[in-house]
Amino acid sequence: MPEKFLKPYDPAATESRIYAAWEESGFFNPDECVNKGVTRADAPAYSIALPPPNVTGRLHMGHALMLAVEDIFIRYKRMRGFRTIWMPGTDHAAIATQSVVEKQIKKEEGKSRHDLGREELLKRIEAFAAESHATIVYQLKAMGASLDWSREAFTLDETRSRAVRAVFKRMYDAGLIYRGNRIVNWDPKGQTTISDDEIVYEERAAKLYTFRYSKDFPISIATTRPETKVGDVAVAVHPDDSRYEKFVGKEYDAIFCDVPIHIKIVADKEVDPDFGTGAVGLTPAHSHTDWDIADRHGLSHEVIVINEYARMAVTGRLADKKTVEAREAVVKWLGDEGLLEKEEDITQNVATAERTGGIIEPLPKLQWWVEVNKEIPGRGKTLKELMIEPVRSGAIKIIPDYFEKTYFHWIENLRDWCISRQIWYGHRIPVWYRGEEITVGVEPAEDGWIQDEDTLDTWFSSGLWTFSTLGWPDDTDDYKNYHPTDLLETGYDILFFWVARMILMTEFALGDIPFKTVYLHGLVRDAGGRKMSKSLGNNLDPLIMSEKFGADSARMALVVGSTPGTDMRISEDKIKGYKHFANKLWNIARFVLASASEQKNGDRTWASAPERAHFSAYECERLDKLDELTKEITTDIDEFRIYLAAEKIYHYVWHEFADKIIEESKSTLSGNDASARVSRARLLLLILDRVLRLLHPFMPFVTEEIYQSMPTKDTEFLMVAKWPSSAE
RNA sequence: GCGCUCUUAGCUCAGUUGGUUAGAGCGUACGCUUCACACGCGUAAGGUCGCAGGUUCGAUCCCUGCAGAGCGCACCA
Repeated sequence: MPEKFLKPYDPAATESRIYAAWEESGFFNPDECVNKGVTRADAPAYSIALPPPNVTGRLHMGHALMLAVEDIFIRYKRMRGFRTIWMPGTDHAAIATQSVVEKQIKKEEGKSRHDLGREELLKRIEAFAAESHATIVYQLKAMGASLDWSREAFTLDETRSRAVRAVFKRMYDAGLIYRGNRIVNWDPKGQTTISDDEIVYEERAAKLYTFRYSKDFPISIATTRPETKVGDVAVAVHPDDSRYEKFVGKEYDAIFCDVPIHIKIVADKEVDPDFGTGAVGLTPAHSHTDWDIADRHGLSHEVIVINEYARMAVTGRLADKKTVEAREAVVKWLGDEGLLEKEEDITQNVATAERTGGIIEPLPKLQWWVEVNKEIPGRGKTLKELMIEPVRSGAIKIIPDYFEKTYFHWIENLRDWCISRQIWYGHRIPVWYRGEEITVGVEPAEDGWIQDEDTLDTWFSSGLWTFSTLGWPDDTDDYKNYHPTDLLETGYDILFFWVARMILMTEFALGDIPFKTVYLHGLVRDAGGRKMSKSLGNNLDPLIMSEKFGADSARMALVVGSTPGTDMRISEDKIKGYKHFANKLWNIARFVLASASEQKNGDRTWASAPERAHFSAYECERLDKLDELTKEITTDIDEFRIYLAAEKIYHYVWHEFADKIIEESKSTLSGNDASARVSRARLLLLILDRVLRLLHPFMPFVTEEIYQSMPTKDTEFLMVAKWPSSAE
């Protein structure tokens, strides 16, 4: 027995050494596995694209969970003989990354992005991204992730950029990408548009003001944003509202807070007669619903009263005031003029930008859009339909399945996707202008063309991830071998952001699914059930956890009993518990290996699997039970119940193998019957060997370290050893 | 408004197509330096499976209603 077993298991001293050895072996790469004969060249493929972490800093516990789950499937499939590939990469994360760096520069140097200029800012962001990237790669390795580093990708690198340009061009040519002047979600803080999904609604206290535009205006209206009323072009009422019937169609002029306005009364069924006065002042340029109503009645969108800095773009007393100040000024004016009728406290959902926290200011802007309700030429279907079909048909299976309903519900409400952003970090929109001419896809060779200033929504490039990582649009072997991918594993919180976009993009570009199964894990919360966040200071750093207790322990703590789609709680104590388990296994190995070497008697073949006939009835029964467990665990993993599989193997190791089988074997092992002693030692060795294999996907390091000392060792590494089957 | 989920031991959660005494981890109490392991071993306490009906020979599991908690989407003038 090697001396290392005389001391307690020390993950810190073991894990980095083991990972380096795995990396050195080349077995993370399926091609190498085939070359070295551990995988058959004609074996079926199994692929996962790692959800690329944002290059905004460090990995958190949610990432650790993601890595644990994916590595379990990858290691399991690899052991089962599949040509297994797990593609690593990172995401440039456009707005997220740029806003982190901008904040940093503002804080340290007091400069804005415009002080630096496009080129300099990009340099700074790239330096930051490179630093984050190095940290992230280090963390991925520390968690034991068996990623194929030879295939690492970045959403903004050359190959991925070509994929982006190719898909953009195809969508443009198909008429699905258009440039349109429409109302957008403008983030005044980030100085960019954002998509509907990047909005977070926050509940806030607000005041609802009831007033008239002027003394002789016949209808009172209610609003929480009086400052926008200088941009009103109409008042809408419900068509069946008898109170206002007689005014519909009439037009009025007024001077509202120094601004001349012209108001038409229209009837529209969108209006709720029971809210406020039942009459709505329409501000088409600064409200999504007003914009739509204005469309239906041929009203102007042109009256813009708020600018990109959330200041008033009018003359008079409101000129250049911030919207909040303007609101006070308007309310004061209304009071002075005797027009204010009521002031009520209400709670309101305020739209804020997910990344910057800025309050969204709806504005009309010329932007690029993906049209989701238009029939695709030659396909006879819309993008929406392309998103629904593979999930409805079962070609893509979502786990847990109830998220399919959420998915469909979201798609039903989906509107056109605004894909242009007024930031600098990201894929520049592949469109060039020269006067009235437009070129899309590739930069024209002649002089005089100017590229669009904007960049693409980061989800446009991550939507291509399953195939852009495989070298598409080139006709690569990887693409042919590994697409569609088998599993997409991610948190349910980005089902819409990412999973839906991947289905959209892949169905459009390839006419195929991006993945067969979507496994959605829950959110990782602290011991008190709170979301982990910097401001609360309740973050558990996965790197610190794995240094303290071992990556194996962190992985087990994250996986055992955590069902897909359900949030989980994690604490240091829980992780510590599995460190104890790793040590328990270590001591089991110590005992078994010591017994084995005592009984060995110079027979070199004794450790190989012997016939059942050589075992006692008791021993055969133990082997039968182990076969049963093997079968159960195999089925559980195949059916995505890894939380159960992990718990079962844990329970078996501690409470069956250690507590019962080893305890019950002690008298035999120290008894006088030599052949019984040998038989029992072999049994223990066989069980340990089996347990190491079954546990390896979950706790790769400690199992590999023990395996290296096993007389039953039949491959260079446990990571490419054969998964046990009960049929043997 | 539309939709989804959850409610099981003090805490956190499992419970694999309804079937004999409902499980785990942590925690608690008591006892063990027993020659693999104190990162351990042994023993014990602890649940009318949210409530009310229904289906069934039989329900924690299926159906309906109610109550409480959480979440998504839309709206919020």
